[in-house]
Amino acid sequence: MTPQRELIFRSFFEMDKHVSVDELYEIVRSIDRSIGYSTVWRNLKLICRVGLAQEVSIGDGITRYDRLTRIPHGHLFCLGCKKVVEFNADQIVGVLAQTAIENDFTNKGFKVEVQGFCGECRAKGSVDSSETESVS
Amino acid sequence: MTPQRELIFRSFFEMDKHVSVDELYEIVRSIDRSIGYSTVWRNLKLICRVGLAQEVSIGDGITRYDRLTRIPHGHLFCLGCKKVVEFNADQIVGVLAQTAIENDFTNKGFKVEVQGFCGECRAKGSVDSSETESVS
DNA sequence: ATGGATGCAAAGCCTTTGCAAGCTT
DNA sequence: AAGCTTGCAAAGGCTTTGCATCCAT
Repeated sequence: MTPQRELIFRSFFEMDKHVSVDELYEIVRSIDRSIGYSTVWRNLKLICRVGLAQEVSIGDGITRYDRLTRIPHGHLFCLGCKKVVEFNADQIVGVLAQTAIENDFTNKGFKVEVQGFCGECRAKGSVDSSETESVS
Repeated sequence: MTPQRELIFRSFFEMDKHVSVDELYEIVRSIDRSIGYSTVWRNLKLICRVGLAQEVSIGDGITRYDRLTRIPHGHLFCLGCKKVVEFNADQIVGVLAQTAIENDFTNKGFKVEVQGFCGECRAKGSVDSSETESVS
């Protein structure tokens, strides 16, 4: 356990949002100027490998890291301000577990994401009405 | 409507799996040797823009395109062979719609994905037991 | 003729990796 | 001392874009 690692871990687990490597890099950088980008990247990967976080991609090419709690949750993703709101997914987990069994899959994890626009963005009018509704 | 576009569209909608740009490129290439990579890419983007498909990222850095049907579905993603099995998500959609409303979000689309190992991969023993279970 | 579509090649960008140097234990 | 961890820099690999050319209307 090096001081860099400790700083990265502490910073990551104090976040209340999903950070990208860049974001976390900037954060730890503001505390320890000498820390390297790859160190942040590698430690984030490490955290995932040991099961404390999970990579999430929302399609903008940037990988973000979602700290895993023991509480199953899904994500409401605002297409306007990119804000992510988590919601309890207890109800859905049951359905998914059942589905996995029916298809002879083991369930090692899941992702539930709803894309849309939050109230603020709708109020600000930053809603691209050309957005089409989609079901996946 | 150019012949290239027609070929790309036709090929894409005939697929029964999620293709990446490369995959579709190879497919149309086997029919029309002169077609360009960017043309495939741009047309796939176009299909998404008009709401007939959706980009999906499973975290391997490759963007795949999921043809949208009017039937809401989720994906069972095998971590072993990368196979994707779709399942009906009717039950879940209701819960998600409700959740969106509760959080003052408009629902413009969703993604439901379960990661695990399919029966075949478990039989073949290609299951990395170090995989940790995760909830998102 | 004319604006959009295509191909090729080059940029972009984020993610990974190679390596020598520096810590931990 | 021995092995893992860091930093820096370079390499990768997929996604985008610039542009001149071509084609559909």
